[in-house]
Amino acid sequence: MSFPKITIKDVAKKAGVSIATVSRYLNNFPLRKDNKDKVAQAVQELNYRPLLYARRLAGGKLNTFGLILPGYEGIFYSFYALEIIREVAAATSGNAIDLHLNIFWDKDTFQSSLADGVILADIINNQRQLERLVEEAIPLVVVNKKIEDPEVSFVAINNFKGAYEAVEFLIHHGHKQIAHFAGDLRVQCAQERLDGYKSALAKNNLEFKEALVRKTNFSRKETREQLEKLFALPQVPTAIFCCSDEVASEVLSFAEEKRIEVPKKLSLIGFDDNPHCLYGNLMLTTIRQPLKAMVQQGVKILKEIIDGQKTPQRVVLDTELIIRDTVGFI
Amino acid sequence: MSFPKITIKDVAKKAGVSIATVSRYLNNFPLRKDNKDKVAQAVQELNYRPLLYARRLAGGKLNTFGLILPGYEGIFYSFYALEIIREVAAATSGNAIDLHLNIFWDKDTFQSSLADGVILADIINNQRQLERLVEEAIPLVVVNKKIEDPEVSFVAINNFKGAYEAVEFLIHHGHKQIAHFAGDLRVQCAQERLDGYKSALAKNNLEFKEALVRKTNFSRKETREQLEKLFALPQVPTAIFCCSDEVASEVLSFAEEKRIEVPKKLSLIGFDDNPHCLYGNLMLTTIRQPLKAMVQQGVKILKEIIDGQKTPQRVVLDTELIIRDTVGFI
DNA sequence: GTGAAAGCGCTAACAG
DNA sequence: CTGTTAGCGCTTTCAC
Repeated sequence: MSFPKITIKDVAKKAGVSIATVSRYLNNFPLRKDNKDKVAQAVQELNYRPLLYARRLAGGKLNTFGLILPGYEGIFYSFYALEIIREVAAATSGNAIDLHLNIFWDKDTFQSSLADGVILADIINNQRQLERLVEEAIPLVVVNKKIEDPEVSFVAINNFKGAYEAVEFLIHHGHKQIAHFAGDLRVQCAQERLDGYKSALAKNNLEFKEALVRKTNFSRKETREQLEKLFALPQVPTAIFCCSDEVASEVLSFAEEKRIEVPKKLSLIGFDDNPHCLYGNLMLTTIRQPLKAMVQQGVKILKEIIDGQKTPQRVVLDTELIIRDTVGFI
Repeated sequence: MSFPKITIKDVAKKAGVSIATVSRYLNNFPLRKDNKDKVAQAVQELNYRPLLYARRLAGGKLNTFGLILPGYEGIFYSFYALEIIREVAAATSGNAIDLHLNIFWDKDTFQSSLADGVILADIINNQRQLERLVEEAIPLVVVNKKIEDPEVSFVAINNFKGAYEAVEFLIHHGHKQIAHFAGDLRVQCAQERLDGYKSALAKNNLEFKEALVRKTNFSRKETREQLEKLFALPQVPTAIFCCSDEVASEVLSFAEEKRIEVPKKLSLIGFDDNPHCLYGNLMLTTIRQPLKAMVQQGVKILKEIIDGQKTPQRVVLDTELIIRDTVGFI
């Protein structure tokens, strides 16, 4: 602000070279050793930092990625959102890349000119935004959602398979009355987990019962409400496959309150491998989803796209069943 | 990328006016109606969006705020961090301002040139960064921490008073053995809450006992560990004042498991008024901290600073005791 | 290897 | 009110 901001000119003058030479130094072009040293020293002494937007205007990079999160109600109540932000921040800062965060509430306010590329963390109600960005031909990668229509790169999780394995694991322990606490079904991963649940039942000739599927929207509160209803039913399930560890964790508290023994009377599998949920005397059996790997891959792909490698890549990562304390034979 | 990006020139040509007129239109300067309409239409048809960095270079604004979060271990496990991000995002997007997110891990990587101003959410280990930004004279405001030394604007919470009131509330209910589950004491708010606790005890002639103060670092896991230890003591407290609702919530589960009746045998006060912790049959009595108001004020102040009003403002907001189910007489 | 100079897209005087 | 023009700070030809 109105500060005598030092520019590339000042550095050039101080080092006794042209601004072009300084620019080359900044961009790691080969320089004669003595010049290089002089410039380095001048930069140091003046504590010079190039203005990124000027650089960008002249054809350089901003070294900034955009991160767009769909701001649907609930995303902020999730382990997931922060995890994504953290991992993206970690993955980018390791590459000296800054992050431009944009939350899609209802209007598309993302300024693509402020980023070299964009990471979209799931697409919930911002499909049109995605299309706009594709149209603008800005490098982008979608994370945590498989996208069919615009042909874009994405890195997603095989939620279906993860859920399938979880439920089959329960079945192999002799369970026949298996409930599913589902998430917000407008979110792809929640839908896929439900599908995996259904599919595992079908493959194992178990009847699908509507009453055993409960919508929690990933929230503890709604989980609690559903628990009260579910356990008021004549026939109570012997196992519950939950859409998230937080939901499973709430089931665990409920069970402890009601003195329902886990895993003797009730088996439980979560989803996420959320470290917050690892407390108490029982460790949750769960499906680990490789969020970190997903984000890292996404960032890597985005960098490749920006650097000119343009084939859209579609990656689906597998989950892993983590066996701990909450599943037993019946 | 390498797309025939449309510029202000294209718009000018299409509208049959000069680029200056287009610029004026974009910046809401008075224009003759017919010209205004022509430009508006051209902008519309070409789907033109100005390049923010070019605008900025020419003296305009980026309409972007920086948000710096100190990346100490634990910040990502907190309700707090997401709440701050969400509120900042909400407060800025309401003003058509974008957010440049930077997490301070160990190096100062924040590019001040990519923002018109900066919001620093607490200062944990980035005091030097704060000093650098002050030196660069970039508009900034610190949120959730009272800063003495560089004379900067801040908006903070009166944690001391909040804690004091909580503990006094317990004392007025007849409690004499009051424990405190403290947070990470390197964080100012945790220290202030501890101080408030101590002060309330002292003012009411109650002895301060080291053994009744337990460090949880705001984590459920450590809370659980401390609970085991605390309740193994010969004399058990009749009330616990917790540094956060999450910690209090964990105490609640513990109590339910151990069949310690709340609030009959154990009274409990949290801190935050965290909606995630409102489930189960008991509603937590807590200290509400106005995070939203804090962030909104911070954004407002930052805007004023950017617009030239330069007196540093120091604001401390009061908390509010929310009386619900978890405190009883003894 | 290096310097001079053009120009990225926009805003802000300055005349008219 | 509007058009002309001079930069903003940087990268990138193009000569040397």
